[in-house]
Amino acid sequence: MTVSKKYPEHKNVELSQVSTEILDFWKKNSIFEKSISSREGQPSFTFFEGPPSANGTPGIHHVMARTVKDIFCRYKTLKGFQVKRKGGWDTHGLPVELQVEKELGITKDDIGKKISVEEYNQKCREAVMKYKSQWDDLTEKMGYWVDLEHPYITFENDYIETCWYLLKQLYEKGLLYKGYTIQPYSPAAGTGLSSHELNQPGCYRDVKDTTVVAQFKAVDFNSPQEGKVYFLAWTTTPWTLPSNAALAVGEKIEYALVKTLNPYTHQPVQVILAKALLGKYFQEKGKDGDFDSYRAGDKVIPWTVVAEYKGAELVGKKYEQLLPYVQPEAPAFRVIPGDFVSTEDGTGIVHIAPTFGADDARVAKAAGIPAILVDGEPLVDKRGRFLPQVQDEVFGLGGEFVKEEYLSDAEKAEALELQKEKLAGIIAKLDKYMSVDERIALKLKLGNQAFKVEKYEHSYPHCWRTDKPVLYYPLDSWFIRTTALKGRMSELNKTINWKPESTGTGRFGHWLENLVDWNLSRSRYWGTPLPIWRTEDASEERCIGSVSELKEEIKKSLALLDSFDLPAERKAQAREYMSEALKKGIHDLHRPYVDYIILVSPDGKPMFRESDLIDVWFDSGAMPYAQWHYMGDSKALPFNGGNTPAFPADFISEGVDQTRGWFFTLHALSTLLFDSVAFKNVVSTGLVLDKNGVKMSKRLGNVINPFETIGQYGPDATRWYMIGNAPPWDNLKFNLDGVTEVLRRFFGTLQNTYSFFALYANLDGFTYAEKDVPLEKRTESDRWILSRLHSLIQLTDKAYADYDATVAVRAIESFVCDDLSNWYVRLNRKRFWKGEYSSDKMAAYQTLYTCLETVAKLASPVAPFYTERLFQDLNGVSKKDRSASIHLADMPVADTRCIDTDLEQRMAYAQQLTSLIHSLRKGNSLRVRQPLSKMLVPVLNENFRKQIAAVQDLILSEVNIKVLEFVDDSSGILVKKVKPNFKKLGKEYGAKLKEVGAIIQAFTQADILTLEREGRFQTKLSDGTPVSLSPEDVEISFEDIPGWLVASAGSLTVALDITLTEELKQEGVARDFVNRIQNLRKDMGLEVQDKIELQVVRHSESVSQALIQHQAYICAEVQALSLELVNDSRTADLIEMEDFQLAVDVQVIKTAPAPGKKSVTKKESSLATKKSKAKTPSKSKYKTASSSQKKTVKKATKSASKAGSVTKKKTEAKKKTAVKKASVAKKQAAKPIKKAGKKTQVEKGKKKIASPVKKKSTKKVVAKKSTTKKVAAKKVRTKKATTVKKKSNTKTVSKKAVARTTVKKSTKKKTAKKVN
RNA sequence: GGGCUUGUAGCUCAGGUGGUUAGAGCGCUACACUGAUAAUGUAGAGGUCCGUGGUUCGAGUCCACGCAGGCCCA
Repeated sequence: MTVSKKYPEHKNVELSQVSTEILDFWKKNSIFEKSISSREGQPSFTFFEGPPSANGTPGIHHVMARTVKDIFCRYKTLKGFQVKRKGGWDTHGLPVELQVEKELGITKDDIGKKISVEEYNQKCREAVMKYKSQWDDLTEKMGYWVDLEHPYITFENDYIETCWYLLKQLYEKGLLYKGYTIQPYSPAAGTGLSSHELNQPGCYRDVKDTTVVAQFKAVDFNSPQEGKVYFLAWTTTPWTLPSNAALAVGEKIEYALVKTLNPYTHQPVQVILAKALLGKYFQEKGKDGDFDSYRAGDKVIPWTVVAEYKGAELVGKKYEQLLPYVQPEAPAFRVIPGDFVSTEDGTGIVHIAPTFGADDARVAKAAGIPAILVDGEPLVDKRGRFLPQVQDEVFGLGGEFVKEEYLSDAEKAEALELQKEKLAGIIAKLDKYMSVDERIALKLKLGNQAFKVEKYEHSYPHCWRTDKPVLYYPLDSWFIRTTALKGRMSELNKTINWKPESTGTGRFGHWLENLVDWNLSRSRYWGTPLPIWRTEDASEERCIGSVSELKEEIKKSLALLDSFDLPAERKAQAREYMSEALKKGIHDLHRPYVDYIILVSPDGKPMFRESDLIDVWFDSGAMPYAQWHYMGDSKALPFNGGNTPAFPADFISEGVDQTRGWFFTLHALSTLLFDSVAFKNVVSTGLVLDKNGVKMSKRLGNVINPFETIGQYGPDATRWYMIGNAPPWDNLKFNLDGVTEVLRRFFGTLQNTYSFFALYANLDGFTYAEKDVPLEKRTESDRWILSRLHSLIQLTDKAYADYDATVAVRAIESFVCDDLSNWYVRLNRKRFWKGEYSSDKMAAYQTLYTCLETVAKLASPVAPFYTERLFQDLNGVSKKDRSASIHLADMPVADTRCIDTDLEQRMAYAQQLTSLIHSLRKGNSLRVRQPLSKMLVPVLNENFRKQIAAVQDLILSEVNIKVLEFVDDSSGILVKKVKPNFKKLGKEYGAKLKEVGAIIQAFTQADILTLEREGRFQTKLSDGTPVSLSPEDVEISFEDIPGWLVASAGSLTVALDITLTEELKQEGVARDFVNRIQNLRKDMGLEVQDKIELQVVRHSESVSQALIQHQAYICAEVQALSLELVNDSRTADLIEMEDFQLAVDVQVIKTAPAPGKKSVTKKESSLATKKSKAKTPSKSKYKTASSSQKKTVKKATKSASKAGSVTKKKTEAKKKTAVKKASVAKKQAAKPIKKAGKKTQVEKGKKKIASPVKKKSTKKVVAKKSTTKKVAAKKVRTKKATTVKKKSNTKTVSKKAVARTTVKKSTKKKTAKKVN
């Protein structure tokens, strides 16, 4: 940035523009690179970037996630760490494939047919980076610092090679195995279906199935009543009942044991089912009915509840196998807990067939229940037929299709003949094929094993290719045995600092406790291939861990290739590819190439690659190692070129939806491979919803475009809003109004404060060249704001260190708005613009400078752009910090010597007292301009008195009161009251507190005095318990003081003397007068240095007195060379005072800086130039780019249309002449006007703006508008505008624009009335 | 159905370890200030702290059971 001795004074600040400029600055000066290189040799802070996928466009939630990442990396940099952050791209996986399929208009089946795998994967490779430029653009624009030049990309060979390396490590540890999992499977098509395929429209169809509520006979069930006990379980797939191995109950669900009769066999039974579902199976009429009188066939079956159990009590109960065709290999047939059990339908007890349900398999495994298998195979084969072992003498089953739909009509007819024969003894005339389900149901009915059989319509998935029902079926897959280290993962998880904690202990912790093995297999094309080669009989296999290892194996295999018993074509393909690979290297580890490779087993048999790809989540979980192409080497951990291992990460952050995604895969792999956590601190961010709390979706059209938002409001405001509004782990209701508010409130205030500083610092030539004014020589308020500042440093540093940026942001915001701007600057304004360049003034500049610069640094992690600008603006002049950028600087360090809690306390008193007095004044219609003589502050102790005394000047000037007096007991006018200190007394007296409280409340003044003087008050409770109270046991405050206006807040009380002496009144008049003249000057468009002469037409004696008395004061304030009382004036303006009017003639004196004037004048004149510069029409404060543009445009057109061809180069002199003329041209005779009567405040307020002067000024407005834009703009923001707006009742969005348009009219109207 | 999470003013949010008058910003109403000025300040109105029970002298805060929203599973 340019070297200058002046602080830049920005006419208008648009954050979006600032950000582009700063971006440019960073680029030109390689600031990001320097932020890393300049920390060489420092301790490193390791950050892992979770790779996004660039096949979709980035959304506003990505801004959120990346802001969080960025903040802490920047913060740690400021704290002196070296923070390398490598960007990355997630490139594999189903979404990419689906997108390509859609674009090409093909399906998975077409791959390898209509399009070669080679071509297909090429398409995927192209598609996956489709939006990379958009992502890079967003990254840059939002100010997310990450290395985009050298990102890791998961499809690159090196990356895949590391994945292979890791897989081999797992393989060698015995943690990689082939097993089965229950998946949707289409027997008709002979293929498994992905969940995506099942979600195709039309897959789920309503079908009517035979369902059975089966009776499972309990073993050794201790019922309070005699008789057999059965568990009732419902199934819509009776064909799975021979595979039943367990029953699942919900542990929290309540169950009932019911005595009743089986509806089919009428045998007495006791059945167990969920209490909530009793009504579904039993009629109310039969409740506690008479069992003896029941006869077979009676409609109402008697029943009675014998006992009740919680699900947990039933767990472990045993029962007899329902259909004992095949025996389990280990003990089974127990009741087990099932987290998925509900009481929505069925019986609240779920039949578990571990081979045919995913839940079933899971809970069975967890409970140690074996599956029912024959030689390791499920009871139904891959074509959908029962194994021969499932053979029933009467009902058949063995070798039959379990679903009717799998049979052709001819097959059904054939089967019917057989059934007629076999079922002759049961069904006389069978005329229709009976499905497997129906026959099983029938068998159970007859055997007293079914409680209810019915047709039931429900939705069931069908294969989209064959239209036949899908079965859930065990299919082969490769797994990582995560369960082996489940305990260790939980243990390590406890050492991770989770933000928020609940995500770690709750969501993630519970998930780890219920972990199942990680299914790695995916039958797709675009992804990391599983590097395992197997012989066809699966007897031998080899896991490949690197490219070089693969090459070695290829060499061996090439030698033996000819001997393999394989088609010549296949061998030729293998030979060609493998020889090529040896010669030129392996160019691509993806399919189809890896599949060309045939390896040889130690026994000399050919081995083929297992066709699976691995889960993309493995890719991202491998990122800590693969991003550096870690291959074990000689190092135990991956390094990133530095001296310390780049593992584990100190910090990561992603959306909470990654809990079971990236967070898990990172954690699992690091635990399995390195027995370590992968990250020490993690912030899981919440969702970004629209402003109504609805998820953003393209369909609803409530999506926020991040580019537009950043472009319009700037990245800083967007980031600040996102972090400050709510903690990032809560969901964020993203409301653009909130961003506007941040813009205005925080950035606007900060910029205003800087502008204020720059304006005067430039005039005084303050460059911070002088030595620091020692703390003890600074004013009370200087030391106060510095104390607050250092408290702020402490707080923000702690918050950042704790990964809680929200706390930091809120504290900074409150400091800037409340402490710095609204209190410090407001109180100290005059120190900046009055007087010589003294040590006191220097102290003020230094203090304000320090605050601004420190705040910039503290806020820089969150708002990197604007704070850079602020830093450059300040530091460009002072050169106090040698860093070239704020992001290369050091985090401010709190100096505890600056922190003075007493001082902070008394300033708080000052603020409270001020507020109380304002409130009193307001309540009594005493404007602040009216000085008052005295205020009283009751004091309890010497310390309090000292505290207040230290800030009393400040209070007095703030509230315009002459004297502050303390009152204590000796004054005799104080009446005290006491309140029990419940917190303290509660601990001591507990239940007796009420009585003690009553005693205290009944204290007399004498009692209070006793307590205060003797430090103790003794009494007894009604039950004789002695009570000894100390002053700390009560809180003392004051009653109202008779004859005074009193207000209090907490223990603070203040009394106000509102008697107005003639003297005070006159001073009030003088101040009012100054105020009116200042307004007039402004209306006339005078600059600060313009001098005037005043002639006031005599009013009452007291007014004349007031003006004469305070003549010096008035003249100084309003830049008047003279103030003269005259008897009459033909050219005077009428001004509205509080309750009367004055006629005043204002003569403007030409402003050539008079020779011999003292330097102050000179300065003031240059100040005025500054000011006038600042008042150019586009003096927009913080506004959105568009709104400010709009406004500027609007103004321009407006003034252009009115101004015609008049250029804005009209001279100041001309302008003033215009004023003068208007003033002279005024024909109003000046006459003191008697007040018409008592006016209300409101009237007064309105009146004030309606003086004839305004009429003139209105004319002037027109005149000026035709001359310059500048004046027009100035005009527009006079008090009138606001007041008229209010009056016109244009509510809410009427905005100033509307008000402005009404200004002229209503003023005129008002004026006219007045004049008449 | 389960796990986690949220519920405080019209809106967005604060409210260590329980303490008797529940706060802020925005918005609204009114007023003030007028050399930071399209800025700012002050005041006012606005609360069943989601509900019901419980523990306690005392519950927005602790416990239980619900209700409603969200996320992730099933």
